[in-house]
Amino acid sequence: MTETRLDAVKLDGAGPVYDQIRRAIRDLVVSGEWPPGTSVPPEHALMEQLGASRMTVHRALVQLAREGLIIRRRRSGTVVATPPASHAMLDILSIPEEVRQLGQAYAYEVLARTDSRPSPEVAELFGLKRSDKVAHLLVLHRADGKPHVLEERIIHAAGVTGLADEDFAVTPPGDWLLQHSLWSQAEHAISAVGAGEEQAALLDIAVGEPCLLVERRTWNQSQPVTAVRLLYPGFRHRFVGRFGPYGAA
Amino acid sequence: MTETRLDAVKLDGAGPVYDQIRRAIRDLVVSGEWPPGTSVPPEHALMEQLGASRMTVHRALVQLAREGLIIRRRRSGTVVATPPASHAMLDILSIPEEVRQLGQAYAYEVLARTDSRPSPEVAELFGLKRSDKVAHLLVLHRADGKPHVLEERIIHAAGVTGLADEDFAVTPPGDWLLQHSLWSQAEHAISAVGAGEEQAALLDIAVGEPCLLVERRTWNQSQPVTAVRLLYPGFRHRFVGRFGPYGAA
DNA sequence: AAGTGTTATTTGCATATGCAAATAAGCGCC
DNA sequence: GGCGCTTATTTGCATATGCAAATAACACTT
Repeated sequence: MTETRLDAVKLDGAGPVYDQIRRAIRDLVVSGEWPPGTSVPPEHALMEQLGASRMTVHRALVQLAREGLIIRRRRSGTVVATPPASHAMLDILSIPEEVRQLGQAYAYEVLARTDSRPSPEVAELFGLKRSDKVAHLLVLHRADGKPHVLEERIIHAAGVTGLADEDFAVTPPGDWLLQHSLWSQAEHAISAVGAGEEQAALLDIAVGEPCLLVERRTWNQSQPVTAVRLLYPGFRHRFVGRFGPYGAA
Repeated sequence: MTETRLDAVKLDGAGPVYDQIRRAIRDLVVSGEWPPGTSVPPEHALMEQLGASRMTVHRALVQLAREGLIIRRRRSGTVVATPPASHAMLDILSIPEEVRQLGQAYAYEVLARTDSRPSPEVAELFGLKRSDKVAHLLVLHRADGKPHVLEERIIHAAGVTGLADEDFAVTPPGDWLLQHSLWSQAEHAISAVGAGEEQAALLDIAVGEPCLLVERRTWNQSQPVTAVRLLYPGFRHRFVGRFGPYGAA
């Protein structure tokens, strides 16, 4: 789709040529300089511009394709791939999808939203300055009408565009962010906690009921983007994964 | 180390040659026919035996090496790799290691062991016949003296050798199994539950205290090997993982 | 025995060449 | 316009060749 400036691909002279090419292109992709959909120059052009043989360029591109960064098709050429939505077993990025895959009807409601400065705890947790603007959200997701998961989210306004104008009436924040922000790093933690009073009321469970707590923080180039705490009633929830000794299946 | 019979490598004629070679060797490795340490024939030999060019053989081997199935070194040749112990964030296979990485002293005790037939529930859970022999184990792992995790394990006697003679006095069952059994598939699930009466007593927590429950089942070529339930007191536990949009970091 | 240098084996990398397969784009024809 | 044919572009695959780098094995010296 988009054009690419050929001279953006620069080798650094370190290590094998094919790997230099691979890294150079990978960096352009992960840095966002070549966003998804960007068309990568054909092997021919790269070959000339880089002074390498086609097979060498080919090798780099084939490897990037195997890693999922680019998609190659004969005659159409090579384009930057849109990152796969989901990854490992815990990489549940879209709650609507998660619910629908269980064969249940999905719904959600935004219970509260405040746009302000971060509280000291939030700033601490997330490495923010007190002067940064953040949005605070409390969202309840429902499956077949019943409370499914309680989402508490902080969004760093500087990391995304159009946050102020979005009211999350049609798209829950998690899904909206996938489309309106970039991320390069994420971290999540899983633990078990008892439901607090307020939480129990919202989730329609007993106080102290064991819940699975998933906390995820996301950055883009070391800039905080969002942090979220997902509280799942434990008794009706499990995260399942399958794998083999040589990798996920 | 071990010799390899060259004629074990057989192509199936489906798809690109380099991929046939890759799959052929991969199958030999994952099936256990070429156990870790086995030396893979040099490119030269494979090239002759398969009637392919060296570069084609090379391509297959390089890819297998990248996937971690084999290890290649100049002059020494290529050997089958020993599978990496740990994989994704949840793939905590060795509890001793897990504890030591937290900088705490590790200890464990086998609280109970019974060798018998599976109960109906166990047979169900694990797809066993009532006539199969299984060992039942209850193990408490401690970190710095304090209860760390409660392990309840079932081992299918047919899947491992030397089970009857092992008393798990020096090595906890999880680690022992890593050395005495093969596995090709695993599945695990995470959920949150409240501690039962017995469990709470053993873990030295209150009844109903939220705990993280990790259940893992392991097979070898669709033969059950072991199933384990790990109960972690939730408040002092979190599983953490880091990753990027294009894979784990 | 211990170090020292040499050689042979094996993998790693890059290139050039040729053909095959997929398919987007263009063309001509109704 | 829509349909079918041809063509040009781009990637996919396999081969042959040559050299470089690492290093195990061996021979040699002290």
